[in-house]
Amino acid sequence: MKKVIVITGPTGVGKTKLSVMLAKKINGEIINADSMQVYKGLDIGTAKIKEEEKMGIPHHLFDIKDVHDNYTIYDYQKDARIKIDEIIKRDHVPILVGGSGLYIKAALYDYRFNEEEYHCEFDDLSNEEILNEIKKHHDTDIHVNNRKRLIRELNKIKNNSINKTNIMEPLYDIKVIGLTTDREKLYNIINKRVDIMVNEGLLNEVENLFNQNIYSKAIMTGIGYKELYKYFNKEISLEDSINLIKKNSRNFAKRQYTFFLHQMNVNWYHVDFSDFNKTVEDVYHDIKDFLVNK
RNA sequence: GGCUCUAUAGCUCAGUCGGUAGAGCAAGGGACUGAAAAUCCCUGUGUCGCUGGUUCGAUUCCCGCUGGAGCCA
Repeated sequence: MKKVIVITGPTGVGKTKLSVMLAKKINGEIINADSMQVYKGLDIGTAKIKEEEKMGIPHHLFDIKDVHDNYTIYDYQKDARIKIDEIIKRDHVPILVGGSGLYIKAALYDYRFNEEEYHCEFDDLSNEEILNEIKKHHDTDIHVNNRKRLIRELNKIKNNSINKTNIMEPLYDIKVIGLTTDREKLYNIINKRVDIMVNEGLLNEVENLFNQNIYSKAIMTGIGYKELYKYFNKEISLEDSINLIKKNSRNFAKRQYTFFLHQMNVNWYHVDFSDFNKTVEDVYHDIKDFLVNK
């Protein structure tokens, strides 16, 4: 079975750093597993790896889309699987790196999407009506207020698409490395990191996009972008905007944990910030065995 | 130094005509199959500053103390 290594964890723990150091040791190539880093031009705000930090390691699925494009989990599943196969053919080790848990799950597990086009044509129906419509076909635990899910579900019924499968098998032999640290420490890192981003020119990056009048999906959902847009739009002060970025990043990290803890089988490693090499060695030690075993 | 106000959740504050308390924000927990950095759901975490008094019972009333704010000197 094809072996794939995954490095994941909440935003800010050092996934990128670990990935490069590990790739060096095991002849690895890195595949992005971050829903925002696929976009060109979203660099500082997404904490994308810089060219000089790549240390010669091949990096895939970064900067593959324009900010205007709508890249989805469906696209990612296909792209990531292609990259994995290519890397294995080269006799290298594919390493998925990123914090988008569902992207990772969709790429590595037997997650099936419907090939048909996806329609959104229930704008005139209320949530209540959509829910009732769904219930005519089958029971659902989707909450009335979750309009996105409701529309999605009704679309599936109309498209006669397959229902969700409960049993999911991984398509590869996977080892999921999760980097973690104390909640309080993590929040401090996140807060500090936002300040660093601002110092590194986040405002310029976002103002540029704002001045081009770009209101794409990536911009309107990406943390760091949507909040600064409010500032450039004169809805809130710069200080409020930055604090909002920090808060949204913290909340996001928490949601990431919930997903990793309940939806994935993760081997957790506490990051040693005073001696990062030690963390790398710990992970490497376990990875070695994993790669050797048939 | 004198007078007045104030002390309640992590923060800003409300409240109890005496029966151990609640809002906003922050925070915590959870869900997740084509927007996932998204979209939703659930939850109040408290020596009511400290000490004594009155009372069956005090966070609430009273004395004192301490911290904070203001006014007058």
